[in-house]
Amino acid sequence: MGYALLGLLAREALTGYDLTSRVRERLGFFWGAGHSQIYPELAKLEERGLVSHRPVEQAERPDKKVYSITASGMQALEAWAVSPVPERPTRDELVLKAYSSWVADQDEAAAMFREEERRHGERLARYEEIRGWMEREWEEELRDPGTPQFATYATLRRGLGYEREYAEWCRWVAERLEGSAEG
Amino acid sequence: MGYALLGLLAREALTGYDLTSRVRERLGFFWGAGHSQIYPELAKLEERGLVSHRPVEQAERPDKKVYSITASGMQALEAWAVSPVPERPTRDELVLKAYSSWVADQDEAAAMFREEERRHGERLARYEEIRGWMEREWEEELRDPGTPQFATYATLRRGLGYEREYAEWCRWVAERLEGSAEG
DNA sequence: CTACGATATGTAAATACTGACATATAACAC
DNA sequence: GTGTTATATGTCAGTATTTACATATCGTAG
Repeated sequence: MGYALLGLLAREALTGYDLTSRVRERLGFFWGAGHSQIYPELAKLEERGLVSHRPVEQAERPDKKVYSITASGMQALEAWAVSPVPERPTRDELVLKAYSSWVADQDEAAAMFREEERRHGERLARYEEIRGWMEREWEEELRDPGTPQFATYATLRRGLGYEREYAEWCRWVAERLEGSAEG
Repeated sequence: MGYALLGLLAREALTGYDLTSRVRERLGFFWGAGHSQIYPELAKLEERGLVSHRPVEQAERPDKKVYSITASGMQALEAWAVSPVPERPTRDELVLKAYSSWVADQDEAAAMFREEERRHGERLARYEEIRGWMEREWEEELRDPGTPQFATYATLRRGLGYEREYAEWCRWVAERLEGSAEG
């Protein structure tokens, strides 16, 4: 959905290139898209009048297009933000692997779950750092849920809870696979 | 991925119709696919020699095709089950909405999060019931991580933790949106 | 002087996925 | 009688997504 892009453009005007990095860094833990998806999506949003762009010439670099959200785009975002989310299953390949772990080599399976535990633990640590920074830096803004800072913090809290729970589950599975006799 | 289908067929031989309902019921909380995806996928798996089917004629119903996993399919499943999962972002529309919640009407946003809290709480209750049933019924098998019962139980535990965490997060967001003055 | 990474924007091909279209029978409820 | 649900299998169109191709400049590290 292009609403991810609108959500970023509602905060600041950005180029397609900037949007690509923002999606990777900021929305990374709950959304993803490459630039090959973003540029066509921007064109579509512009066709629908939800964003507009202004060309910026640069001396020693390729010219760029700075996109801004329009009033109509802001309205669309407001409406979308409170519309009920369609029930869609969470695709998770690791859980699918857990479902078939009984056919596999148990040591190898255990190693895979340990590796995932480590990965999610790492992310958790990174999020905890960001959280500390936000709580110090945005102390005032976080008291008001009408600020973009609060919204960012809310998504971070989701990431925090998600990674913590995920890492714990991986540990639980790995422990059991390790404790078994069969290799 | 067709590995979801292989994972189900590794447990028992099934028709495309059965697979469709199994995917909905059993894999529902971490995978999803309609029958329009399953029938072509079965054909592809058969082409690659990972499954085979046997036609079964029925008197008063349309004939059916019962699919079984082949030895080669079982090998592929074993290899896949311990191969590292590619890092792919978890797509979550509600978290995306939270990210843009600051532009929206706060009461409406709060109501949406309350509704989601209810939905995830409901699922959590359903999973808790299933968990109770499994722990009673499969007491012995759950001690051995080499059984399909253990694998099913492991995926259920993931669903349990996921829904509990999700519902709590929704409540946290809703509480803050409700506590604010602006409507 | 060569390779790589950051900046900057696109297209093309292939795969994956959703939703609608399409058909056929039997059982059961209203 | 009529409508719905369950059984049973498919296709098709459109959208979404990923991966690779394609180009161009500047700065920096080797």
